[in-house]
This record gives sequence, C-alpha cells and structure tokens, in this order.
Amino acid sequence: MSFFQEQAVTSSDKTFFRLREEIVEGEIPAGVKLSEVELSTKYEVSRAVVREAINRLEACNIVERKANVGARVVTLTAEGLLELYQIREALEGMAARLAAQNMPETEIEKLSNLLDDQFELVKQGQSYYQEAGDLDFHYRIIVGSQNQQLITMLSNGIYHLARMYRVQLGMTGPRVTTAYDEHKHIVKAIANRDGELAEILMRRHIQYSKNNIAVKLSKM
Amino acid sequence: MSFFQEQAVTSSDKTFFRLREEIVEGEIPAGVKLSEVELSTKYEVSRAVVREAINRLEACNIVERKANVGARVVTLTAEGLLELYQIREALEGMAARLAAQNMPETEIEKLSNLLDDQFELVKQGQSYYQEAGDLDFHYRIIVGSQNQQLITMLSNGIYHLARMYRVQLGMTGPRVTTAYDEHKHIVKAIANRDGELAEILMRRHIQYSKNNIAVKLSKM
DNA sequence: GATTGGCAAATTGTCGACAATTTCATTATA
DNA sequence: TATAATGAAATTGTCGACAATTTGCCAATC
Repeated sequence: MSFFQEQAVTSSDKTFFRLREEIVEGEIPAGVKLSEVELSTKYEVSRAVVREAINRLEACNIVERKANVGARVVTLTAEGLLELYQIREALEGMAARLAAQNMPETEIEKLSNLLDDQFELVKQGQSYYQEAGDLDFHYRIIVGSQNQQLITMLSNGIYHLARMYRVQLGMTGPRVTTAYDEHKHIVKAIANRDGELAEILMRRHIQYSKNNIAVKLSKM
Repeated sequence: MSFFQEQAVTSSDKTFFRLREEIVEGEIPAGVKLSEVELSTKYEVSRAVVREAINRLEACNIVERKANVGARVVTLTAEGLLELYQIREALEGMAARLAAQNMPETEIEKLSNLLDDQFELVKQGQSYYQEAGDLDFHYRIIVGSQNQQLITMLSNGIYHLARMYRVQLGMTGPRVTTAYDEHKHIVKAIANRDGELAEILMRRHIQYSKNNIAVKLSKM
C-alpha cells in the first residue's frame, strides 16, 4: 500500500501498523492468539499500547476478541470471503457512481494515462496485473468519489482484509487476462460522467474477481 | 434500539454504551471536547476505561480524535449526512438483495405481519411511522441478508450515526406518508425472491428519506 | 475410568502515577 | 500595537502494579 500514507505519531500507532502488517502479510497466521504480555515484550512497549493496538485491529475486523479471554487473528473462511466481496461490490459500485459525478477531469486524465502506461506492459507481454496496479486503480476511484466516509471505510477496513485473504490463499498477483479491459471501460464511463454505467461495470468487475478467487479457493 | 441487544460485560463496555447514548441522544452536544479526566470522575472509572471507550467511539465515527490533543464529538454537516446516506443506500440496497436470496420464509412472514400490524395503526389515523417501527423494519432486512459483516457494519456503525443526525436535526418521528407503501413493496419483492427489484426499491426508499431530511435541513 | 470440584497459574481488566506534548497566558522585543 | 519567545498549567500518552476472571491441572468421588 504505497499510495495513501498513514503516519504514525504515537507509539500505539506504530504498534498498530506493525501488528496489522504482520497479520495481513501472514507472518502471524490466522487463528493465533494475541497475548498482550508476549507482544509487549516483543515490541518493547507497555501492555497498554498493545491493548490499544489490538482494540483497533478488532475495529478493522482483523482480530476477534472475547472479554476476559483475549484476541485471536480471524480465520478466513469461504463464507467470509463471499461476504466481504458483497460489501465491496456495494461500496465500490457506489464509489464508481460518485466518481463519475465528482472526480475532477484532471484526475480522470491521470487515471486514464495510468492505464495506458500499464497497457504498454501488457503489449510487451508482461503480465497485467501487478497487484499494486490494481489496488492503485481502485483506490483512485474511491478517492474520486469524494465521499470521505466511504474513503475511510474502504481504505481502513475492507482493503486490508481483502489483501489478507489474497495472501493467505496464495494468490498475490491475481488474474492477468480480462481485468485490463474492465478497468478501461470503467474509466470510460466515468469520463463520460455516466454514473449509472460506472456502477454497473464496477460491480461486475468485482463479481468477476470474486469468482476468480472462489474458483481457486475451491481447489484447495 | 431495543432489537439487537449488546450486553456489556466489562466496565469499558458500560462506559462505551453510556457515552454513545449520551452523544447520540444529544445530551453531550456536537463539537464538545471529551476530556478523559472529566469523564473518568463523572462516571467514576479510571482514565484507562474512558480512553478505551473513546477509542471505540472513534472507530464508530462518533468522535474525532487528534493525537496529543484529544477527542471531540463530531459536528454533523449537510455533506456528512449526504455521504452517510450514500453509504446506506449502497449497503442496505445490497442487504435487501441478499435478503431476497437468504431470508427464511418464516422471517419474511413475520416481517409482513409486522407491517400489517402497523397498517392497522395507519387506518386508525395514527401516524406512521414511529421511528422504532422504521428501524425495526430496516434491521430485520439487514439481518435477513445473513451477511455477518454487513450486519455488524450497519448496526454498530451506520445506524447510530444516522440517529444522531435525526436527533440533532430535531426530526425524531420522520415522514409519515409514503414510507408505509415503500416498505410494503420491498417486502413483496423479497417474498418473490426478486433480489434485483428489492435492491432497487430499497435504494429508492433511502433516497426518498434522505431527500426528506435534506429538505428540513435546508430550512434551518 | 469418567466426571466433578477446587486450587494454582496465567491472562485480561482496571487503576493511579509519571512522562511527553499541547495550550494559554505573560512577557519581551521590534 | 503586533508579534514572537517563554514558561507554567493542563491534557494526553505510556508505564508498572494490583484486581478480577479464565484456564488447566490434580485430586476426590461416583
């Protein structure tokens, strides 16, 4: 996630970011119990800051907590993945619709150029997509919606969870083929200020990528 | 909110619920600074539990926090309301679609009966809607989606914020007229297992109620 | 041998104190 | 007078210790 920089100011921030990274990237596997004392010695901070970090992770749905028992890293299930993509479909569909209304011309231009650059790589036979490129595309549209609450929701919550799934299912660097064209069409709808179409295309795009993951998941 | 009972087990839970109530119901007005020491003496708990409660409120978007400065109750704006209803439209639209797929017949029956009961009140000239009835309707459909993450998102986050707006704008007990018919049609679509239509109707229903609020808001 | 009861160890929840940072009034300077 | 520097007061951030609860083990009982 190199686009939207969150800057850590307090010790809790750092601990939260670090813990989230380790969990999302799979260094701390699913289902593991997060012991407050253990983590506080590991990170060399007090239990209070670890506690605060864990609370924040709970709010992001990255860990589950039971009172007086403790927190565990969520175990990802096929149903959970389905649920997550249903939410993404709704929210990112709306984001695309709003982006068609609100995204400044200059930003649409930039987004279009980004895709063109990526198309060069496709022509050269390099595989489209790098995950980073895909994330960048989605993120720009979310920001283009200019709905601050939506932006926060998606970039704080949903995206880390989605990546967690991809990492744990071993599918970093997803489907290579059709995504590029889908992105192109979405941008065109946004450029035409056709919110209705932009939403439909984005929803379909997310459905496809959900199916793509679900197929791989069923082979395991 | 009498439907979905959250039960407080720890002292932090109680403080969180109490604080949220006081803020949402307007006893602690918008923009007010939440002093940790002040609240800890008021509620007779330690600063740590107040801190934890405030952190949770921040995760719900009920307060805003700046590091080393403190937390303030969010000030609701017309733009914020618009943003919130855009999100509700997306998420509850999806919930209605999923409810059409997943809601058990018995639950649909109950929901339908609920509306019939409320219709009796309408016939007797009593104003439809009590806010509670409206909330109950929406909540049942959300639960009917059987998407756990969606349920959590909407009932923890969005709904309290939405109520906060209504209270602060002095519109408890909203539009009386058309909402009943809209609810009827949505339930019918769900009963017919027509997710496509259920989503469209729910989205329109939320758009109407947004407009209804926006009008009142513009008169202030 | 299986089940229940209770004790000890470990873990989370809560607390008060200290450290770091911000805020605000006061003073000094241009 | 306006602006900047200074320092004290207040507030948040962090810490270690104690209290409350859960967990796991061991013995007692059937």
